[in-house]
Amino acid sequence: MTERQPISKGEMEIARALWEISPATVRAVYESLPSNRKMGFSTVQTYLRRLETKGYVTSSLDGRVRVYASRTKARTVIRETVDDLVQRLFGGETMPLMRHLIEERGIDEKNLAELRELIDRLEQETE
Amino acid sequence: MTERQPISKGEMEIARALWEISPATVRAVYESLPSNRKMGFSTVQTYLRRLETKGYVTSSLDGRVRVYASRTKARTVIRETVDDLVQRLFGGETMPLMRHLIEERGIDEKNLAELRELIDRLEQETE
DNA sequence: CATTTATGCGTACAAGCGTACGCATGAATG
DNA sequence: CATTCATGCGTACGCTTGTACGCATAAATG
Repeated sequence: MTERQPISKGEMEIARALWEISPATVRAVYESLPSNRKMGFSTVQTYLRRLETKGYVTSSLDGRVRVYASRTKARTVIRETVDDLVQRLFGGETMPLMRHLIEERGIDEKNLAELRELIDRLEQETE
Repeated sequence: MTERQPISKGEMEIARALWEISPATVRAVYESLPSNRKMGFSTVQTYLRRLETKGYVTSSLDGRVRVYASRTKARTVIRETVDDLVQRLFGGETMPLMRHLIEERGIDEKNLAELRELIDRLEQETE
């Protein structure tokens, strides 16, 4: 059992940014943030530091610049996070969330097609 | 725009419990919690108090017992929470979460059927 | 070389969170 | 009636979170 401390919401954004470009320096992560969600450079620094303390990322000094790299797979963090959410908000049931996503968030035609495919594939496996 | 303070994870569990049985006393909420997730009576009390401060629930004294009732609709809280999660963990895209749910969390046949139906209905409306 | 710029690292700090205790008081029980 | 039980309400407390500043130092620039 890998006992990691839970990741916080803010840390999550940084973890996600890092997954996309890992390995990366603080600045690279900072600059990869969507322009509408700019937090300070030092804030990003702190988050990365904390992510390392919690075991989600590793880092090493390359010369005098610290380079961070993901250590926990995105899939794992996503699973833990979503499981927790589903537990707390839906009592552990997946379908209500599914319904919510389909009914309340826009899904365009292309994605509808993909969804259909996913379901088909799942049905194959189930049987 | 109703500017509510964000709900915390713990508060969410209690809010959810209350939606199921609102209006209800602290004890009723406390006892409605799943047996595997028992937090102290006074903890529930504190959460309800905070939920009221934040505007998610109301309460009134019935004799000397306080009765709490939901004030914000489940749908609203769910939307806000899920939107936030999707933003932080998937950069705002719904499909990755959808994929995750379908692939990583078990969906049984009955729900598969429902899912199919939901998609069909959505397709109707889209066109 | 002197100055500006970028970075690491230590530290800060208020607000929020999770969890709960203690006291006063009113209700129930023997 | 005396004792036990339940509840409201105030308060607490260490931990986490979000956000960041300041200093020292190394790199780049004029």
